[in-house]
Amino acid sequence: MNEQKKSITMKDVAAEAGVSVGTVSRVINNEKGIKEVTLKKVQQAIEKLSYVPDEYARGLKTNRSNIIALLIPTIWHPFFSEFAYHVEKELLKNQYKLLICNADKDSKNEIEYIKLLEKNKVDGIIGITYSDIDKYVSSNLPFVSIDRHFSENVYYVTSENFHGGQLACRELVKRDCQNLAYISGVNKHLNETTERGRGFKAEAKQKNTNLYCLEMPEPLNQAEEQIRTFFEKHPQIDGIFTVNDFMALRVIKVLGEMGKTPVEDYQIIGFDGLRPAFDQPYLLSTIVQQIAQMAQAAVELLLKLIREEKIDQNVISLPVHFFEGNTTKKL
Amino acid sequence: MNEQKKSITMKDVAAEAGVSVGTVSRVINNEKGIKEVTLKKVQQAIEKLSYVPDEYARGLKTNRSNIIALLIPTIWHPFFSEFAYHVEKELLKNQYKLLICNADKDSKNEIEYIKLLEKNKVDGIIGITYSDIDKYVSSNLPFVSIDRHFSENVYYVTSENFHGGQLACRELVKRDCQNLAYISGVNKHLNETTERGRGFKAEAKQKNTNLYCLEMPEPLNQAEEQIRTFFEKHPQIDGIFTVNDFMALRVIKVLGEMGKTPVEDYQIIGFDGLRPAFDQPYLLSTIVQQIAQMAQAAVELLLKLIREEKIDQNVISLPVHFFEGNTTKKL
DNA sequence: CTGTTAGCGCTTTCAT
DNA sequence: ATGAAAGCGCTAACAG
Repeated sequence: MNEQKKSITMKDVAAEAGVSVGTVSRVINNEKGIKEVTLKKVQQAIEKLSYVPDEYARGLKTNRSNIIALLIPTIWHPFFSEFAYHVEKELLKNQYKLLICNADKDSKNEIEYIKLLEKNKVDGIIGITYSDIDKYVSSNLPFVSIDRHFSENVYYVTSENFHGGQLACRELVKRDCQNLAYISGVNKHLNETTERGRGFKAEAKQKNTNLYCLEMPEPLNQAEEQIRTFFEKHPQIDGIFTVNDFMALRVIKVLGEMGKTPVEDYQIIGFDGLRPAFDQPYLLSTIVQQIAQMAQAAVELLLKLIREEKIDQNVISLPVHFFEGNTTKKL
Repeated sequence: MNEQKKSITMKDVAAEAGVSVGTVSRVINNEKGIKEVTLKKVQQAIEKLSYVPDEYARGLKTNRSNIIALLIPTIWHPFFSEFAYHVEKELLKNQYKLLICNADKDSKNEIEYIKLLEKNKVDGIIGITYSDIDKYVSSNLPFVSIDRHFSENVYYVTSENFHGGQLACRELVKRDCQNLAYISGVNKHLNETTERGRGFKAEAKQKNTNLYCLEMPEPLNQAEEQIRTFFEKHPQIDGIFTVNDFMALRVIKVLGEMGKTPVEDYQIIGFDGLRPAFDQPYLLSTIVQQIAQMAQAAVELLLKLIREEKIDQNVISLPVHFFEGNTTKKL
């Protein structure tokens, strides 16, 4: 039943090629300074025996696994799955593999995971986390954070959130909106998304428009109810910016129930640039984050940390842009 | 700069506790038959030194990594990300971790990945793949397939796709549709999704309704164009079933451009039960696959394979149900 | 340029 | 119930 195929080791290859294990090891590791003819012999032996090096033995010596972990609230969300997609692509190019860790909103989970990861020796962590795990990331594992600023000397990648907020405001005003609204959930832990609102408000002030804000503490409860009440109180609102795309969809739904249609009755801009899958369009008019580039930057940063290379900037902030979808007037 | 914190080994713990490494090992592995007092001593030493066992050394001996790989076309798709989400949850309960492998439509990629995984000794693979990799999965790595039937003795998990097709037909007929359409893309490699169409057609025949089919070879090109032409040719169609939810969205879009509105002018049912994120609603009326249960079944099956436990059925087919969304009449 | 060899940290006999 | 010791397969330092 069980093939029990006694696995081929370096010793077997060495014997087959008539060289020593040291030489085989050198070939495996692409070291240079190996005579052409021995190289050939070894490669042939490897081929013939279809030898594959044992990663555990290797890891035991080198203390590297070539695995990095992505610590996210949940992979079941288009932002994170798109991000993960690109991270995996980028890692693969560098011979690294990707471990997915759903922290699931529960910061206890995150901490558990970080411990687990230390124990299991992943080579580094990319973490998108909205809770308080500062003390733990100060571990000696290379760590790159997304969208969240931890203690001073942590490396992180984010978008130009403040500018995104400004942009949203400008686009609405450009489309003749005079009574603006900003709608968001508010996490008790400060994070980069707050900047979106700050940018929007700042720009609204400068543009001298009316501004109404609905900022609901998270976890949200009866958000629909709150949104409805808000719009009943301020029926004059004609331009809306939300902290993210899903919030925008919620608002559109509530307003739909109130008999209002986007563009016709109001305009709305989301944030994130979510697409349900790689071949799907954006959900609505939105401020697009360059998720692929964020992933790329995060991986690059992390690999530099792992390789202990010099890093010139520990914060990378990527530009965003406006996408004109079907919830704002065409210009 | 570098903390160089020389890592704690079993030896250190043994010394601290005044026992031998063998004993420490036994404690780590929860072996029984250890004197209460020594157990305490060791546990305290572990605690005090915050010792964590080295997984490489362990793997070297035991040949297990407690990592399993999920081989999917892309994580950036709500079906796969939901599936992955549940797989991860299930694995975590069993102390396993999840490696994500995007094969990206390219079956060469898949094969590369499988080789990589053998080399890196994951303990098993769960694979959702729509290409021809039969020969490779016959490797001696425990493998569970989703939605695709490989060689005879492969283990796989799927939904009752045929029945789902029947169900869709019944629901449309129940809602007074007389002129049905089935719309799908067709992959050159047969897979379980074909059953959806077969079920639908079979039921349509039995119900004696008119049936029009649009089956477009994949990869799709100018699908919108084809769909439009199809409906121009058959304007009488009033009930549509598509092979999946995204195809339904496409159809709705095209029909929208032709001035037709769901429910009002036609009814449409998708397949999959996609939700963009865990707290989002279904996209439309659809035949819902129980993704969580599929993930659970797949993990259970795989763990049994890994543990070489007896398996009574190598095919698990899970029930589906109809969700009444806003693209069919309310009953 | 290549061979030899000492461990890496753990599990697992075999003794006791 | 515990200790002693032999490797698991590899890398890297040293020798030649």
